[in-house]
Amino acid sequence: MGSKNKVKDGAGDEGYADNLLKDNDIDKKEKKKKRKKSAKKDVEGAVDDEVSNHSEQDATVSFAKDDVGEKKLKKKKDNVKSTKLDREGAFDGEVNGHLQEDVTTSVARDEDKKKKKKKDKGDEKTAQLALGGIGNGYQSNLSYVNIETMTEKDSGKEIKMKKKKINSADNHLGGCAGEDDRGGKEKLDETVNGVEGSKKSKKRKKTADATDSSENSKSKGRRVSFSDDVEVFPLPEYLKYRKLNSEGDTIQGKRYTQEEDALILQAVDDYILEHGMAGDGVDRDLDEGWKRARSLIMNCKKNPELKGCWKEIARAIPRRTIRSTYERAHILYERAESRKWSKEELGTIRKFCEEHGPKWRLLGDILGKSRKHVKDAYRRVKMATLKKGAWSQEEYEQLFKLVNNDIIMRATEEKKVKHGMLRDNIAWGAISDKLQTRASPSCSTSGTTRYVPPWCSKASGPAPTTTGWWRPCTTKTHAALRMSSGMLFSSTGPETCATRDGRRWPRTLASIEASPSWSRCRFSMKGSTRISSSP
DNA sequence: GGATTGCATCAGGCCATGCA
DNA sequence: TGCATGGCCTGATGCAATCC
Repeated sequence: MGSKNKVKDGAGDEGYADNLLKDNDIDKKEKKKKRKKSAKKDVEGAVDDEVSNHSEQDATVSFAKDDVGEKKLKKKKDNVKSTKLDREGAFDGEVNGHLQEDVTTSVARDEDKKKKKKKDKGDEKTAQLALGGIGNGYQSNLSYVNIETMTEKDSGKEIKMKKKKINSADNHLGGCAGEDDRGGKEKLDETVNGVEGSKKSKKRKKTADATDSSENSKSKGRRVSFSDDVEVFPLPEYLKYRKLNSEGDTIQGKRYTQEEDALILQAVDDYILEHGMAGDGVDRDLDEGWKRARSLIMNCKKNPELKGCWKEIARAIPRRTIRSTYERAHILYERAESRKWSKEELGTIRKFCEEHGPKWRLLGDILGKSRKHVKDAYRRVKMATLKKGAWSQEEYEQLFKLVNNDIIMRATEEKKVKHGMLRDNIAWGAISDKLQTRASPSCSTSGTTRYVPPWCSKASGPAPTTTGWWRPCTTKTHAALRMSSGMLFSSTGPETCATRDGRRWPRTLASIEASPSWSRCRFSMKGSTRISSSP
């Protein structure tokens, strides 16, 4: 598909385009093969590289912005009072423009921003307004969702859309991906012909019919579409900066490696040895003295003489906080050998909770499991009554409303966000409660994958963190929301996105423009405040 | 038939709060 | 102040459906 190629080119850019030019004389089949091969090879690396390196045209602008951003970040560290002003700058600093943004638009937008910045610098109040303005500028192009099961008829429409999209892509990208897009067009034509006259159509129809007939069956060709009713809401809340990690180098949000686990276990044993807490048992895992000593450390509060032991133990684990080390140690020592839950165990949990309430520590001791695992097992038990499988149209609509409302609420009032770990800064837990039929992970996944262009998920980049200042902009939803207001390219570019669905990124990327949401977002990127309605 | 995608599950990290 | 606990959210991955 042209889009696929374009994406890759956008990222892999010139090299790829050059190759295509060189291949001019090769017959189409060979060309196609080559492209396919090259695409596969390049998609992972090239896209990332390209996104980070950018096309040259964009580079001038975005790198300049990066510089500004970095400087501002430094300033921010030095001067907390200038936070509000820095917010804008830092966001710009995140900027790593986007391939698909045409240069003209980008430059124009940047100029506007510069002007705006200049203006804002003099007046903090203005800066605040500007932030609000950003929110208001987020003309949410998302509205209620209609799910269409694709039939042959529909696929015809989609083809039209694709053609339109590619034409628009030509205009959009200008010379940037011209050659490649031509390749894309060829491929599209093939696709069109292929679909229209395909022998497979019967098969597809059959499948589609089967899909239609069963509500529970998976959503074949299911597409999210948008109505003409567009609700506009600001999104200032998540623009808030989170505290920069004062510990700088500390690892947060990343799983413990086997090495780190080993370090913790070793550190605990070292502590026991140094303080003469155990006997001379040869086998530390079997020796009662060692077991007792470890147990004492795990319950150090009951043993005043062990006060501060975790401070000492945690010193052995670089880049982890005391708390983090402490919690990880508890998991390591308390988790059951068997990670699977039997029906009996789940039954026990349910019964226990009904009788005694959430005494996870006690229950964990009884079952020989970690309190956290017990707690989550109970959550799953509760979730078992919820629906599974394909989402209905009503559920999608309800979910979308709830997400919308959540954002609106956040925009209009200071909502207490305890953890700073809300996915996309949206309270999926609360939404799940309101929706009643789906668990929060399901809402979250469905919400972020269905209402958001897939390219926003990214495979590489810095490790995800829950406290990094950039985090609010690293997720798909945010990126999409920003994109819907034309702000995407001044926020985190894909190259700085954290991995959310990383393993699928190369594949996802390859199908970017096949996504209806993508086309809509692109449409809105061009400055429109409305989204085209479903075809 | 391999590739892609959606969904569900399991595991665990971080936070706020309570308590001694 | 340091530990203990519950709450909430994220990451990784397997399976099955669907696509190409």
